Amino acid sequence: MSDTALFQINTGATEPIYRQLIEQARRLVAAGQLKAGQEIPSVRELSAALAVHPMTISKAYSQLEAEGLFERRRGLSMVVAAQHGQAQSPATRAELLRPTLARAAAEAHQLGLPPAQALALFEQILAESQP
Amino acid sequence: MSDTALFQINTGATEPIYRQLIEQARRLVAAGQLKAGQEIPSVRELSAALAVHPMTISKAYSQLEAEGLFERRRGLSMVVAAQHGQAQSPATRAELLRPTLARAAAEAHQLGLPPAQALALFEQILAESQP
Amino acid sequence: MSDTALFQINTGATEPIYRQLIEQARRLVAAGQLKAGQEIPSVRELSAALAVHPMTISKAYSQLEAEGLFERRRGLSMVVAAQHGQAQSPATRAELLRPTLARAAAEAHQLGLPPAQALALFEQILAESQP
Amino acid sequence: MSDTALFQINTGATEPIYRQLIEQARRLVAAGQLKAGQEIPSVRELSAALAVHPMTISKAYSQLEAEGLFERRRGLSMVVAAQHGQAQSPATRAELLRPTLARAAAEAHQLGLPPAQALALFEQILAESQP
DNA sequence: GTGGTCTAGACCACT
DNA sequence: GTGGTCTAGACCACC
Repeated sequence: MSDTALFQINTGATEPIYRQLIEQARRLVAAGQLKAGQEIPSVRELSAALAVHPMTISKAYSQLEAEGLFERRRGLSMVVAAQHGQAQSPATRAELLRPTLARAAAEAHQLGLPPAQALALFEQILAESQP
Repeated sequence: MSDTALFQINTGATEPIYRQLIEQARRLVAAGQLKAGQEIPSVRELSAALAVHPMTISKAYSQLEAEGLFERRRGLSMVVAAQHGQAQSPATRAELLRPTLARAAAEAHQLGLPPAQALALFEQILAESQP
Repeated sequence: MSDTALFQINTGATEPIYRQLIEQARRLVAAGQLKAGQEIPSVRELSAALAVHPMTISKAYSQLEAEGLFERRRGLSMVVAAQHGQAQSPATRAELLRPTLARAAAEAHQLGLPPAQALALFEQILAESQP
Repeated sequence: MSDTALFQINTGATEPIYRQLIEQARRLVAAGQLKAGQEIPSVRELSAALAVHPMTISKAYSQLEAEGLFERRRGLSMVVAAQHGQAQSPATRAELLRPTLARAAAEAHQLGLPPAQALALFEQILAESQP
């Protein structure tokens, strides 16, 4: 059995579930929390754990397989790929964070908030969510 | 003629155009860049400026009218509502930025990035987008 | 000068202003409150009294003229037509009320309200609005 | 398959189709004819049954979802919401009938019809439409 | 199968 | 000129 707790979804969000899963998987692999060769939860397991339709899980896994992050093994559960599934350097991981922060910066600008204030708010939120 | 330049859309994004417009309008009003009583660009104007179908603009405007931010005037352009269309305090505006920053914080955590590094990246992005 | 107070509009309603005016005029003539040959308020007068665009008034008057209820006199204000502008019998006037009551009956049925209750509510509303 | 017969539209009326559907849905839910958790006809089903464009149906459903009466389930039919979709007491349902009756009362007054006559006409119409 | 989004374009209603 | 409504039809996303 694999650790289903690594994946969490928000059914209320507008973002589709399968995409939430894909992006989470990319980050977990980049951070080294999912290591090359490691088994990932089976479609059934994760489907039960998240109360999500199996086909939704399967769609996410298929796309991750297509981009080379996961590998399918006949008759066995999928594993993190050896080639593309390597933990990345901090600098590379930071790049994965850039799009969301760029969006936040654009919103701050439209809200007329000075950069210092936006930065202070981010610091506060990071501190809150840390422990 | 109203200032159509206030509104910008990203056709590549997954977020629907009409929703981009809605959220931009909320921020522009909160920041006081769209003032109570001010005329907003007509559906046809904005449609032409953004190269988007008029109905897409209309859908955004209708929803903003439903939430009380815009007011319809029969046969005339819509205006920012007097009641709900007031500029907000910096603290209130900062709250509108919170959801995106909270998402960024969650992603940073999943990427295993230390808060200091996430903060530094945000500072850099804010500086880049400023001028 | 004519009696502008006979006409009242509700700008908040979804029903267009010009149609509100037309239907009010029909009822006032049918009830004999506007008599054949009587002058009606000029477009300018009524426009000022109701704070409505003159063209809106004019549109209502033109349609009433087209259906023969009003007559235009060159250079003078319009008057209630001699032919079609006659007060009607109570039975005929009641017919003008039928569409709205039929709608109310349909709504009562969809709401699952027994006829007796709908009738009692109507009686109460009539009493309230009488004085 | 859901019961499309609950919804009926009048294409001749000036009231837009999507609004007719919205108001019917509110009444059906208030009357308990549409119960919390119950599936409503799919957009395509109702579109075919009423010979109306799917987008018109969709517009009504979206607005009902926005006011909390319907709930969307990703990829599945919409259902009546558990919270706001409760049947209402007769007194509350009667309140939904009040606006139309108030309009009828105002028209009766303008027609110079005595309340007793208006009431008698309503009673007759209710009896006609009952069976 | 479900609903969502967008386009193209017509027609109407209002001022 | 303004916005509103509807149709026809395409494509997408989700389950």
